[in-house]
Amino acid sequence: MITEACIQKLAIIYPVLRELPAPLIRNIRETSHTLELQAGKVLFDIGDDCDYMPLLKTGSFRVVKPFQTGWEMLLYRVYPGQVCILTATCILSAWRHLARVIADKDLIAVSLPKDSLYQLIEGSPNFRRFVFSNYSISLLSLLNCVEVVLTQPIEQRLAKLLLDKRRDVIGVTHQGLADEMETAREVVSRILKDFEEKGMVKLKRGMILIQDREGLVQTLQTACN
Amino acid sequence: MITEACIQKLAIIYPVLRELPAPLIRNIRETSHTLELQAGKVLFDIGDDCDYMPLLKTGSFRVVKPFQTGWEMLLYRVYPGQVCILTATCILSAWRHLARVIADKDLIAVSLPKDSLYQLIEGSPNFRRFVFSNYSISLLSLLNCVEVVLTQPIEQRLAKLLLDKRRDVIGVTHQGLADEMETAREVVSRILKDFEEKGMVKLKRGMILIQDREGLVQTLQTACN
DNA sequence: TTCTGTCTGTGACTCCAATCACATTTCCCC
DNA sequence: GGGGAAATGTGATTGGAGTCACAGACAGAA
Repeated sequence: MITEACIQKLAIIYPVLRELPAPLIRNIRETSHTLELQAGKVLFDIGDDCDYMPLLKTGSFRVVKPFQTGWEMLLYRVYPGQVCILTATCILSAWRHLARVIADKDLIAVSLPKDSLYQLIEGSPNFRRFVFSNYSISLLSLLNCVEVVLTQPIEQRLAKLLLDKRRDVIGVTHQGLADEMETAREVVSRILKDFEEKGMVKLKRGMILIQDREGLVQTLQTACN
Repeated sequence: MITEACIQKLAIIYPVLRELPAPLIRNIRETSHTLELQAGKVLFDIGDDCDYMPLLKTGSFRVVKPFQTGWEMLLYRVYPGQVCILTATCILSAWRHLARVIADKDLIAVSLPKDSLYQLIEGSPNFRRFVFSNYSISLLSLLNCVEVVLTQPIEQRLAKLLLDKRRDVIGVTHQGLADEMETAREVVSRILKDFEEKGMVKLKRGMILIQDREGLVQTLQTACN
């Protein structure tokens, strides 16, 4: 059970909710509850029953596929206004979860129980369209991730990672970056050093200063033959 | 426009069609047409408009993601009784196609125009469930493909490829296998030679004879530490 | 200040697979 | 049966990235 105000706020983030008939909205209100999770907490793991669908108010989560070798590949991230398509798929086809879903930052979400999701899908063409358009976005992102990991040399992936931070001062250790990219710290250190020699970044302990964003973009575009 | 008999046959392959209300079935009959394609023909390419959904009667097609580097990764295959989720997604969210769809073998399909697919999705809960369960299957296969390419050494991938042929006599050249695995012919030759020395296969020009299936399975299971 | 743990720099080495450069074999067609 | 294309065998080399080992450098606590 969540409050009317809560639903109102949620509908700002998920505009599709505004077009729902009153009974469906009531149903959401009565069956959902609020979910707060700290960064790093696991929402679903592989093989888990999917009994609810999180609708994000703040924060974000990432969906990863753990491999036998131990490391896990980032498939895509989900932000407020989006739904996690793997969770949706698992609920709607009554499978167990195929991936691991982890809170990226502390998050607040409304957790919609699976029966309510069924009813939304059954009852609202708009909601169905909303879910399907999420599929496109996530699948595209997923395919891109695969392409990047499979075809781009590490140097370019690192440049991209830095650019993606969209900040000129990045507080992160080499080890932190290495973890994000599932590689070794030494590899990151060496490439960063190289970037520094080319004047693209400046390195400080636990911190990277972007000096030449354009140069990094260049690095990205160098044909990986 | 397709015949009543054709729909009947299709409904054997896609049982979900049997549960559809009469008007929807009539709609399918009136708007669809038959599609015959030879092996290797492209149904959709990246960026193509998705204006129809193929429902397979015989044959199969594969869905691949071409990368900038030129090679293309197999995402999953679609067989009679299944739908291609990327095509479905693209139609339902009105995007252009995200991948390339290629006839694997000569195929016969019923091509359902996109408006009819909309109506099926809108009009039939069963059909919706059918599509969603296809999502699970294909996404699982897709994630497995990624895992295999990303984490398994080439030797194991080759062993798996041979086992997947499910035949004791495989008519294929080393180059052919190398193409399937996106690697170099020499690499395949060397590994095959190794397999032969271990008595698992016997090599002839243009042909591989499986001698010790169990041995190949062993190869697969060797921890890829 | 000194101590200690974290972070960073660097050379040497290993490994897998790709690539190069040929040699050799096999099969089919004439 | 001979010639030529296709298929296969093989050594040498290269290259990218992971691993190992260890040497500073720095920052905060005591």
